[in-house]
Amino acid sequence: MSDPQSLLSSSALTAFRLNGQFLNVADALAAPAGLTATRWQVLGAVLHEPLSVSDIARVMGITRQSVQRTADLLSESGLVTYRTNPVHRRAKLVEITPQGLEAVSRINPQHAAMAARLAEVLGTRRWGEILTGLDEMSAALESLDKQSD
Amino acid sequence: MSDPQSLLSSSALTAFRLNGQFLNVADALAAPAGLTATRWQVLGAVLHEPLSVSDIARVMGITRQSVQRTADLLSESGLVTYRTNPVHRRAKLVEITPQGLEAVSRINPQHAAMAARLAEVLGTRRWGEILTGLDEMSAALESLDKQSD
DNA sequence: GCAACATTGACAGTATGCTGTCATTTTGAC
DNA sequence: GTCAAAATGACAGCATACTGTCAATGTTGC
Repeated sequence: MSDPQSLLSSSALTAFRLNGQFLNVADALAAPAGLTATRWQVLGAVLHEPLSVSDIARVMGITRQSVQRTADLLSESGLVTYRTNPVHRRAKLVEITPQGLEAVSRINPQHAAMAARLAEVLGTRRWGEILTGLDEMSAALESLDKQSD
Repeated sequence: MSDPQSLLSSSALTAFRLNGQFLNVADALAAPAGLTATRWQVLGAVLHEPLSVSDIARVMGITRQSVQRTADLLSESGLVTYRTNPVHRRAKLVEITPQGLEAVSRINPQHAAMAARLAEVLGTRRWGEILTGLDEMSAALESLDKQSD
């Protein structure tokens, strides 16, 4: 069962499953702060510096249309504001507000606690190795994508 | 950057990204056969034996409602049929049809080719190690989930 | 400078996941 | 056997991703 075709199928199925599991974890952590996993992720992207919607999309690896929707919702809730961009009139900057910062900081303790529990199961060292593997696989997929341009 | 909290954030973000990448690959492979990634996956689940919608959901790790919708669409296209279940009057069995089998077999060559390309980049041995890591991480998340019941 | 090209935001439509609820059917405890 | 609990299917509603298209704005080659 270690022929490439089986490896590809198993890798994809496990990646799909991991996605669901991490989404559940993130939603569970973000919910008490009135956030969803996606909104938390977008807030995290602009935590240290304002970015345009398209910038955020590139960082997250999803389409700018999806980010736009989330950013609009965050803006309605007052967790981010749109700021005029000095170098690009059309591409406004998404900036986190004090309320946005407060929401993120409310999540942090639970986030740390969950991380500690997972570290206990996997071991920090092993966890780091696994993460390296995830990155390798993502880079490999990326390289195949570029190749087909 | 190898404290548990950073590891959790990075792992989640990479898992989200991997999910998107594998989805793209699967969609690209399935599209020429007139399928989407999800429909291909459901067909794969009933390739060797008919299963009920709830069975398929458990195998895929998603809700039965999502599978139901996909199965209904596959049924409309004639790629699966619902068969009466001798041991459960309500839970009909999803059975792949000859057209369904044909669609899956149209994908196989491209699937094998993509797997070979990825194996070239990662190496079969390393790929196997990474997959083991993915499974470990998924099992760890699963164990935390059970723990909180 | 200007024309072609790329990027961005806005809008519309679709796919797939989720939750919640209800009626039906099956299972299991007694 | 009976009745409560669990599983299942059906339906409705929502969140988040995708694609495609258009107009406005920036960028670049000449």
